[in-house]
Amino acid sequence: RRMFPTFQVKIFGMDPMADYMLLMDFVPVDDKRYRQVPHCPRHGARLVGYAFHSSSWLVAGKADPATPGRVHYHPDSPAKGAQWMKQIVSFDKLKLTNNLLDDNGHIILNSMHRYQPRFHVVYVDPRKDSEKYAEENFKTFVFEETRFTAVTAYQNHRITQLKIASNPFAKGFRDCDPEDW
Amino acid sequence: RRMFPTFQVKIFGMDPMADYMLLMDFVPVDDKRYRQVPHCPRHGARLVGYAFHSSSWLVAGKADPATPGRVHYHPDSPAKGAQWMKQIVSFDKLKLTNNLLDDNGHIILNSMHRYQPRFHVVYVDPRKDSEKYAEENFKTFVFEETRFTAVTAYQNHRITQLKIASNPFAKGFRDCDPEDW
DNA sequence: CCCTTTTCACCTAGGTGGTAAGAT
DNA sequence: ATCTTACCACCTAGGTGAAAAGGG
Repeated sequence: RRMFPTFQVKIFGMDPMADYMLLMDFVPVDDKRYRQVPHCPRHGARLVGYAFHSSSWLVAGKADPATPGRVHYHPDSPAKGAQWMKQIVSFDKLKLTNNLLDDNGHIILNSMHRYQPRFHVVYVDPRKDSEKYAEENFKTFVFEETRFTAVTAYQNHRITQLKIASNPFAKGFRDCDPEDW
Repeated sequence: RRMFPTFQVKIFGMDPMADYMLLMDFVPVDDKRYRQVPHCPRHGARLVGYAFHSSSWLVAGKADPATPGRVHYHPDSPAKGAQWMKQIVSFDKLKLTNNLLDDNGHIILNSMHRYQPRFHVVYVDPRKDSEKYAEENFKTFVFEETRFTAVTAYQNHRITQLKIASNPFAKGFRDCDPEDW
């Protein structure tokens, strides 16, 4: 599925005439596996069907084996600096999956693990021996506030409500105008 | 609205590593305005509502003033020759309008006039004085079988049926499987 | 019990010709 | 009478969380 909200950046300082590739990848934040806070029927209220729990996570142990470290190129790549800078760049085609055998080129993540999205800008070096300069021709940006825990089902009702309120495709689940929210 | 069927080309012979722009424009086939064959209620059957007529056109006089000669760049432009050649190039984002004040960048045509679509390949010359070589850096292709008469409403029931049978978005108007057609 | 998978109703977004009304 | 415009039901295509079913 698509990552929501979408990762978006506003870019400054490129050479307007040069070509750049823009891409994203995801790295584990730590070496842990998480689990939800236990549902304790003896002390809690009786819950039917799927039960939402607290907003915190417990460490469940060591991380599962790392997934293939795939990369997502922004589909407009390559493009001139002027093109990238003239409006906000949106990674809305990026999709996440937990399927290790995925052959759609989606980003593969382990559920119940924490990830840090990273954004990379690669300068397309016109020189013939450009491979030699690979190390100096890219720059990586990390925004820590974009960290998240990958899940197959939401663990926190407030996250669900936030998604329903802000994602236009979830309008069918709203019970009031998101402007009033 | 979109042009249907879509103009599609398979390209050979480009320099795989060079950049090209692909674009289309539309030129008048002649200097005439057309009109449908008259509906003659005295000799024909009585027709209720909209009446379809013969499959031929009558010349109604001299062409209306030419519309702004807009151009449609394939949205993947510019791209490498290798990219353009590896699959059929489809101009499915191209849209036609009769609105002279259109500000969506659509191709403006006069209704009831005949047009010839043209396909242009422009080599992006990396030399600094590339403007000097503009004349030798493009090639135009004309397929006469793609000529058509622009209309605001279909004049020929067989054209309508062909569109309904072949355009997936018109599936709601089909009364049998297009495979059986 | 905890998590994952599958299916679904319900949306967004936009491409069809039909149809009735409008314009000349 | 002929052509154009505006709106519509009905599609394609695909993004939502809910809910039920499945797995360990």
